[in-house]
Amino acid sequence: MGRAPCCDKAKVKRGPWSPEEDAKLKEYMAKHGTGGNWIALPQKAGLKRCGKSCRLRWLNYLRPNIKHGEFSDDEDRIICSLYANIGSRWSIIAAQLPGRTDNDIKNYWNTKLKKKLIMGSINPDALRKPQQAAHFSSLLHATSLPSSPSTPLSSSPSFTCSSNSYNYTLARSFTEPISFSSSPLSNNSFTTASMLQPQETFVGSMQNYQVKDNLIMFGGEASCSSSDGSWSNQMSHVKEEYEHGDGANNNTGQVGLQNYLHNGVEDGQKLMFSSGVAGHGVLNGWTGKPIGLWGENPLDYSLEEIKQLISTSSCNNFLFDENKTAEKAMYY
DNA sequence: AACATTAACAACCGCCTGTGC
DNA sequence: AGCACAGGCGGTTGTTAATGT
Repeated sequence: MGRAPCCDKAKVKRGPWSPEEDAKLKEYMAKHGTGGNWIALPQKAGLKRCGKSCRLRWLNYLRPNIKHGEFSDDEDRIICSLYANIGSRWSIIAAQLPGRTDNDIKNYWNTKLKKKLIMGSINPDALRKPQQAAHFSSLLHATSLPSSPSTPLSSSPSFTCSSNSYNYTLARSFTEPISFSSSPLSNNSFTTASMLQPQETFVGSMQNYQVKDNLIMFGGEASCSSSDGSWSNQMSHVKEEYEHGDGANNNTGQVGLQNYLHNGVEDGQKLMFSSGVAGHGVLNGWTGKPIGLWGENPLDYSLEEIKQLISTSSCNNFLFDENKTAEKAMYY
């Protein structure tokens, strides 16, 4: 016996939404919000629709600040880059594209972007790291991050990026992965000062880290723009570390999180730092488990590799694919 | 003009997960 | 601990408009 349906399909309307239904839902949402219960909403709003259908209509179409229409080249690049890194996790990808919904991106990928890539109408150079990223990469390698005397890193960090996202992969056994700032200027924030030159200090909001699957996301507006805000409900062990941390220290949260980063990162878990809105030239960084001995070579997915990914659709998340890693390491 | 095909995207489906009891 | 439920998510299907034959 299967799961009971969420509503009586004989009694609910299906198919495209009429302008009248849209107006009703909009009006109800403006006045009452979801009230924390989508299932009960249609009845209250006077709609003969399934609650799930209302939720979808709202999130994908009626919600304010939804961006419709053509995707920009920057958005293309972000989608390609993220797809190459994390696969078809559309909600995560959508979180990096303010105003876009996961459904929108998924449709765009399936109908246009995939073809664009295969047809070669996307400039391969667009998927490679830009000059700024190269500079950032060199800073990472030049600074003391990997050279903590107490615990050597098990491998060199790797680095990759698209036009405005930076993927930085650290070894597991680091002792100074991130320098948490104790300055009053950076209340509730952290910096990666040990990685960057002062003028490039990377500050992220400590209030905005979010946990999902094997990803821990820190960041500003971009990471808060998930199509439905669901991540905000998914704070777990990291949040706890942040909130309780080391009681003897004023910078409780920072120390707690630092401890977590030192000790608690599990296999396959990655950290994502975002300091602003994707698509506006901001800095994102990924840290996580070692994925190989890259040395000074960037882990950078080329057009050909993304094409290959598309053609082998079973390969959904090749960032974590050890074989792929080894293959690349050998290649470099 | 009529029909077939393709593209685009809205909507649905069913599984999974988190939460409250 | 176990269950039920609501909501989230990704895959898939349905619908419509545009284009080709």
